[in-house]
Amino acid sequence: MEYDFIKIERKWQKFWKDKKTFNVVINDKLPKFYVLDMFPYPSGAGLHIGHPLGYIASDIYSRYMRHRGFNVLHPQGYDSFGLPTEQYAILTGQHPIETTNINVKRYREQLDKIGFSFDWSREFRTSDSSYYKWTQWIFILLFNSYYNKKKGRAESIEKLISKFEKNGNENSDAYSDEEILKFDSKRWKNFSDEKKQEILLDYRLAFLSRIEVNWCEKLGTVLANDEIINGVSERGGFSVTKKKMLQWSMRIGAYAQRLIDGLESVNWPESIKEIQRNWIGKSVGTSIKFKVFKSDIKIEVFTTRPDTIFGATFLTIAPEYKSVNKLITPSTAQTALDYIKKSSLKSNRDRISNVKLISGVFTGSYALHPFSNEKLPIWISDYVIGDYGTGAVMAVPCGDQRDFEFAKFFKIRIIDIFDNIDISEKAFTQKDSFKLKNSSFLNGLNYNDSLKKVIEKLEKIGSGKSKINFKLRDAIYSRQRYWGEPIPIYFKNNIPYSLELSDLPLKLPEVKNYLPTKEGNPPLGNAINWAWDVNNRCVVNKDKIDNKKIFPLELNTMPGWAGSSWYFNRYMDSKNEDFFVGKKALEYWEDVDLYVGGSEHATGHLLYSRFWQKFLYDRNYLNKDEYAKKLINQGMILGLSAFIYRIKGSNKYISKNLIKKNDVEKVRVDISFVNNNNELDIKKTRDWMPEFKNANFILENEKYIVGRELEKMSKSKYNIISPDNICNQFGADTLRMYEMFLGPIEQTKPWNSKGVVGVHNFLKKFWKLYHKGGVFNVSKNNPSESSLKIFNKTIKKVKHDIESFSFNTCISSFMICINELTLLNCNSKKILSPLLVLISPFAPHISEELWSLMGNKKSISKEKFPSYDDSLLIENIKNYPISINGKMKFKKEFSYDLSSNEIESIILKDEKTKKFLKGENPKKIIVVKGKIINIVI
RNA sequence: GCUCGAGUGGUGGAAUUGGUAGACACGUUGGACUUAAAAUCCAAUGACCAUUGCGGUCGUGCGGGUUCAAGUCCCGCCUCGAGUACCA
Repeated sequence: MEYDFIKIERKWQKFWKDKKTFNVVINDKLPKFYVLDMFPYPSGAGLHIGHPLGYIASDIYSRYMRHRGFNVLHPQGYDSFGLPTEQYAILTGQHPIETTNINVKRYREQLDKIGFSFDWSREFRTSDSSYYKWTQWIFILLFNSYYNKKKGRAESIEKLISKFEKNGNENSDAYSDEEILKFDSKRWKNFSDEKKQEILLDYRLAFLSRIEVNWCEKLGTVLANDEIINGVSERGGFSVTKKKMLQWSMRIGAYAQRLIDGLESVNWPESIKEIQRNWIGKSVGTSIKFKVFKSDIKIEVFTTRPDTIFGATFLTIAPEYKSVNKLITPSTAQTALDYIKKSSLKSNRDRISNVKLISGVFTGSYALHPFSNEKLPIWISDYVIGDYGTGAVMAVPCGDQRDFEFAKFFKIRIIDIFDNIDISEKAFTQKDSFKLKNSSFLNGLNYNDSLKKVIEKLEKIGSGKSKINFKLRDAIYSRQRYWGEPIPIYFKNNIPYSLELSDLPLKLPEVKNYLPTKEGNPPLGNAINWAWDVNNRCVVNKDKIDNKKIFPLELNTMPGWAGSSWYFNRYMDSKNEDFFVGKKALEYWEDVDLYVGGSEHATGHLLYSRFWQKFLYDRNYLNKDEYAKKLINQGMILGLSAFIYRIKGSNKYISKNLIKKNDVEKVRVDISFVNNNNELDIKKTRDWMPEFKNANFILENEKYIVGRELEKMSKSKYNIISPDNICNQFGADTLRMYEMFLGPIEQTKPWNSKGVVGVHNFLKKFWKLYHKGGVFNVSKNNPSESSLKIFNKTIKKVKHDIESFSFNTCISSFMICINELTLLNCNSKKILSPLLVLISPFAPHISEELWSLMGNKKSISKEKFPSYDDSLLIENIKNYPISINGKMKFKKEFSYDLSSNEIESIILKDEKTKKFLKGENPKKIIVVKGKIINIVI
């Protein structure tokens, strides 16, 4: 009987669907287990072989945990808002909803084909208004919250208002930017409503401000720091410049410390934790205030090395520094302003590529050293970043390499403050092994002592204090795009006001054109019905805005990460219309036990979602302040791209080994035109694209040989391998097993379809084992002791390997087990039935089929995972042959004691050992895996 | 530059965490069955030497060290990958 996987897989996929096998409900009698995948973004290219890698792993774990008796929640949905869908809509004139529908349908078909055990009853898309209603609600909650530094948690903005009414903001515990208008309660009460709202914007966790943003002209939108890679946009690779714009942001900085601390409590890969820590970038230092000579301005700098303060010879401020204009003196104004203008036009990429270029300009002003009162020139340079620290630094050439180079370049004084250390060539940046000199009251002290002393002194004279700085910036939240959640805000006299829960969802309006408007407005500016009627609480035509109760609505939409920052909570109760997640569901499912997804989200989704979780926890809407106990990162699968070589300026393509000295450019071709020997099918290539139609292919040995390179799989690189082909040719079970067999789950690895056969053969062998007097004629005989041993060893190994996500070695164990059982001709039901349960997380279809053929009525998914018999696993030393390490040295040490009886019986059995011992009594026998490795006398 | 991770046969990768390195699979070679091919099954497969015998030597990027014992631990290098980018 043939292993007809197509028939089998269709049958069981239908069965699971009809019986709703994997739909779960709250069951207080069973322990819960929540397994989550990062939900996919349904792009037009469909799934390639790399996407399911993580899904297969999490599916194996889900099925395993079901066998272990857990109530497993394993949901799936779609992250469907975002740039690519919108770009596609602009190109084709289709509505993004249509393309999303088409893409989702295709994704679903592909996912179903692989036999995942998702609970589809909980499916949603982030672009469903029933879902983004709650994304908008969370935004409003953030808008109406501030961060209480003293309590270390977010609170309602109402509490802050009542504090202002009582005490003003003099001693406020609220998190905000440093330089803020100070007021007492009396003054607060006299402020106009609008002024009050303006002030509150400085405290709200979601706030509007005019700030410097990363502007991407080609995409027509601003981008967050994590959406920029190497100075260009992550999507499209377009250039990014700095621009001041009125933007919504999130005060994620308030949570910086807690985002670091929280990492201690979760079982996430150390690499992800490290990336997040670096991104948040905590640094402990001191802030020092410098008075400006003949001015009332003070410049505050942040430094981690206040101990070097007597080496400071100048200050440097960023070109964007807030009071830069007041520092520029008439004599330097022209060159300074030119410099500022020039640096504002630089793109991020230029800034990065010119790191080594020293540039700057003197302001004409001087700052006064807090201790010596010496005049220090104030310079402007773009090596200082405007939005880190205070945007100003005290420059200590002898202790910082950049300051050193800057001072040398502009011939600024360098003071040597390190005793017996040569600083003629470069700065001395170590924090140990030095004693200070030329440093007044710090002379002779080392790093730790001088640090303590200088901070003490600074505090005493009111010129400085300890401070902690973070690299993490506020997260910019506005996107000038159409295909995202509308921000539920309207404007009255340019002051933003939030809608209320009963107003939601604020649905995305119809627009004629998805491109930003001429005036630079986002596409929502094209909507006719996009104004807010305060009285009737509804969206109306914006022509009526002059009416005193009709106000414009926010035109920006939310960024891609908004919808994905809380979706894991929604799955617990996705159909709830009254709240974002019901109380009962939350109490039962609590949090995600296992989260599987790519590490590329380390500084994006995985950070933002932790922030929102903590925020919602603070506001008492959630019970946990970390949402995922364990995280596994699946690695990328690389594809082997194919290249042909065009001789520059011609229509000739030269075979790889003939290139030699020709000046060629590489052109990608679809890998389906290339065979295993790297020969190109020229006919297919000609038919593929017009540019190749009349091309001249220069052959070697009558063949065109392509070049090959490993790259990330993507549609634009024509190197995609679709899981569909593997499923059709070998079956889903083979695909599942092979992807797991490929190597450790976290590793980046190239796809190589040659090995598929091996796994497929294993499944065929597995199928055969059951039919060889197995399934249809199961013997009633007790299994032999050897087969029981093999079987129990396999259970133990499989259990261990699944729990440690070592799926590749787990499959090896299966293969050994099947090979050995085949050899032993084992056909005992006592072994074969539980073996199906054991293997079913990996190959669910074939297992179900054999299970039913063996006459079992229940679906295998409901069966218990077999337990192993410990007594069968213990290996008796005496039953094993003795071997002695030939390189054995007779020394005194011991590492394993045996009773004298045992030693005797071993020695008596073996001639060779006796020869080695020469009649002496061994003191120690080192035994490993039941075999003697070494004997010590 | 800084931070983290990794280097094991022709290939993907094992090694119970210090205990017989190379499991399992791919590939290759030989054999069986076939008129033939495919499929299937069997055997060999780290390198070198000895193969009329059981065998021997060297081997986990390089150089040292600790240990009865090192792929694994320590010190110093080299190479590759990931993250980050003037963070004061």
